[in-house]
Amino acid sequence: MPKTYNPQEWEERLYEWWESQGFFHPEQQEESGLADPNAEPFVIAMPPPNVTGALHLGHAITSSIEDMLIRHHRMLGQPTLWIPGTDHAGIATQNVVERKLAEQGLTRQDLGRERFVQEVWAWKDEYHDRITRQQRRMGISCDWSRERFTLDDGLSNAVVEAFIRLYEEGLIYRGSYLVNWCPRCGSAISDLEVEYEEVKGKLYTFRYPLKEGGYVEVSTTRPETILGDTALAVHPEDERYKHLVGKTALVPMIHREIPIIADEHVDPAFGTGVLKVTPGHDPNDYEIGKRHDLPFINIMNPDGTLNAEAGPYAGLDRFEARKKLWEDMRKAGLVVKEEEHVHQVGHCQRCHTVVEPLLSEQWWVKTKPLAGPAIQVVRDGTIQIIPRRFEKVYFHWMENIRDWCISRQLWWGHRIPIWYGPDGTVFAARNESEALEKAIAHYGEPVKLEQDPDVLDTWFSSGLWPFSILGWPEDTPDYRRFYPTTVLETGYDILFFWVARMIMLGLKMTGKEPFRYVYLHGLVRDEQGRKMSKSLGNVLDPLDLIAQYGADALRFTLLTGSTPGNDMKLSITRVEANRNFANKIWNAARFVVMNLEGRAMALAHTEDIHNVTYALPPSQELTLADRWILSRLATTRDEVTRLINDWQLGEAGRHLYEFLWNEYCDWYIEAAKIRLYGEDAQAAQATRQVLAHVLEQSLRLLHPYMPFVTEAIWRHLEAVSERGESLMTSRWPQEMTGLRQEDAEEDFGRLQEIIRAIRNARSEYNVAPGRRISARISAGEHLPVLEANLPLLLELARLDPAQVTLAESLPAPEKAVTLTAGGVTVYLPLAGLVDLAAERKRLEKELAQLEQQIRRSEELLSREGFVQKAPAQVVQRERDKLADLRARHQQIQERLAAL
RNA sequence: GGGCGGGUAGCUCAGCUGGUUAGAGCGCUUCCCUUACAAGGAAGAGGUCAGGGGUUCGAGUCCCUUUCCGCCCA
Repeated sequence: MPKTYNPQEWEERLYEWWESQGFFHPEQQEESGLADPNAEPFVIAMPPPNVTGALHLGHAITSSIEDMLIRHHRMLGQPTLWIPGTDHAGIATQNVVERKLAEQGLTRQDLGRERFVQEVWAWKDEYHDRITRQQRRMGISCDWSRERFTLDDGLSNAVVEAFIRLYEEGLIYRGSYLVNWCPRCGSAISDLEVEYEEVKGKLYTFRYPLKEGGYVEVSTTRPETILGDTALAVHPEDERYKHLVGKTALVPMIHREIPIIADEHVDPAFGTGVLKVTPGHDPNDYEIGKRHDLPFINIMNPDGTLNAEAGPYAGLDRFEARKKLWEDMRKAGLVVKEEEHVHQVGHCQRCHTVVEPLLSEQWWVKTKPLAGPAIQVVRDGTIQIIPRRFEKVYFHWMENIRDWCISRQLWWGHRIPIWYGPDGTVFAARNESEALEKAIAHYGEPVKLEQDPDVLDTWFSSGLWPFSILGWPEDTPDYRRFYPTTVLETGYDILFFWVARMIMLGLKMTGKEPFRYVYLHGLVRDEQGRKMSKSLGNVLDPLDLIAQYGADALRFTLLTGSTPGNDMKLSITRVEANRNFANKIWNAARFVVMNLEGRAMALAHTEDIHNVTYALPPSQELTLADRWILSRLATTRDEVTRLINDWQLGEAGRHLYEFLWNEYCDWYIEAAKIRLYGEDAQAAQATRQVLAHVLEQSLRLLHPYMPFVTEAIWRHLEAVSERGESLMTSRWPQEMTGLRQEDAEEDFGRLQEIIRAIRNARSEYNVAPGRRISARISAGEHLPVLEANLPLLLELARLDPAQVTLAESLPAPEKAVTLTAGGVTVYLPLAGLVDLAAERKRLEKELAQLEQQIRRSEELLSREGFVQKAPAQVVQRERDKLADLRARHQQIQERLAAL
């Protein structure tokens, strides 16, 4: 094995091998005996990335978490299915292709619908390939044979079926209402697709002429909408304006007569207290218009220019019209003032154009009847949202849900399955011939039908994703077997867009919840906490990071760097540290492999190709260090398993990091060297077995986090890899109750403490690292443990075997450093180095610290409530601690007295 | 305006049933190229857990409150 782990050398190769072996398919898992066909399958529907462009770190975190879960459950022996796919992403994709055309001076109209859609398909093919290549580089073990795209035939069928069913139930309707209109996209968008931002604008105050002469002052932030006013409104209780109610005003510049009305909605404190009412261009005014039966005037064209209703301003862009009208009003003496004014302005999520409320005929989903059951399944725990707090957000949104505008004036997407007869009769049908049949039935003769030109909101098709990808509405074997899915994992930013809609549509269409758990991760931000965006130029490309540090390092960083639902600032130094971690375990493995070379290793569980491992030596051959690391392995296995089950993926990963680095590498390998290089061949072999066993089991635990380096190492464990299938299809380690040994952890901990104390003293006295020193150890009751582990003590503390005295009780030497640690006293003569004055000072400092701790401990134990109310275990621990502190205190006091 | 999250070492973050002396990575100091690893090893410095109040035998952790930052909804 090379000295340094090189991810580049392994990652793509291993991925190809896994894929070619069919490990990602549940069928293979069952055939090979890994998965129990009767076990409940573990299923994830991958959130389909948009085919707009390259993947970013948000996708990388999705990949990391889902793959980790999938690998873990696969190892648990559940048939595991992860279905990948991509989303056609209607507006987003149409926009990028339009931008590309614009570079050649073309518009989509130049190409026509058919050719334009062809262009988008070409784009889709290119980016789809790019995206899936990137995902493979992340190492994701999804079932590519079941990959889907939202515009596939099967999924399109699902979309049509869902539409027709909802339509026939009256849950989809067509109607002309105020919608959010993006003049640039030329389409309606849903409420969710509007992003409100604070904008520094102006509040324009002007004189509204009254028919009978005179004026009333009115304020607005959008003067151009004056042209669409159909009333003025005041609050009914507003004494200032009571006399005006029922009078008539004249729209400035175009002199249309409009009534002055009273409405509770008017805020007397805002502006002048008189509200101009534009029902065709403002949601609140729309409501007022409906209440008072006002005319609805639409002054705007779909492209944001004004139409004939705007009289002299027709043809001008809305913002130009604003300026020109205001100037004209100024000339006419109607302007009172302009003030700076900060207000919320809606922008198109996809192109950031200012959105215009516009009257328009669109298709809608009646959401209230769908929301009820969707609330219920979360409330009763059928679906569990992780972290829990997002349930509140979900409920709030669901309980206040508004109808969903699902038609889009685009070309890229699922065409609405509606045909119109010559007289406008509507035929909803699964395809054109069915529509024709219906038309013939209606008219009694064949007629020419026109299909609705619009397409459906992308989220309508994504809302069907967990079941449409499994074959719904057909009753396919996959649908029967794998639906409902298990976990839906995604970013919290699309809780409403996607998750909520899947729950509503899933329940409605299939009668079942589409998944049992919703795991929401946070957003990945840059090191300063800013959202990554192209315009800021702070986007980190996952592929660059993988190329530099390896996929494992990136995955581990994303998995351990945050907790569910919390945003994460990605720091490169952390990725680097995790790259180092991969290298560290590679080197630990290198050490093990070198020591295994040419040795016949005893194996366990050879009858199961998914569970072959190194056998453990009989317990009488185990040293304290062996028993300790095995106990730590058992504990770590339990902790990691518990944490993963509790969705604390990051914490589980950190446990593995610490176990492998700080325990296995830093202590066990060092301890193992002693027996490995010793005289006793049997002892050396026992050590090899333990070394290899712990490594092999740890690799299994770490594999879901770092699949590549662990699999690469496993392949070097010849005895195991020759008989086993692969690490990725190895079984998750079982509980190892017999290996958990409190006393071993305690005794070894004692040794560690003693060794650390000696090392510390060496360092303080600047003893050369290689130099062997003498020591006198007064071990008390711990003498047997120290005697049994003397070689370890000698080696790790660099003591001189010829100059070490170990006894139950020893007198202190004249000149020596005194250490109290692990319940024993260690005297280091350190010939020539010990300055008695300095030593006295050091001991006095320690004494003071001990006294402080003793006081704290005594105070705690003397409190009435503590002994009575605290758990016995906690009290006992405190008493032991105090006894130890007092013993150390006494030893140091005696030593000081002797000096 | 309503809701949510966050404020822990110089920086980035853990710390999820309240219980040893509050942890990690990076950075910093000292020493070491010791046959797994310098992408490393050993030792160390560094924290009033945002402020205040409360509950409790015991609070970084639970409750109230103030403040600052961020997000979502209206």
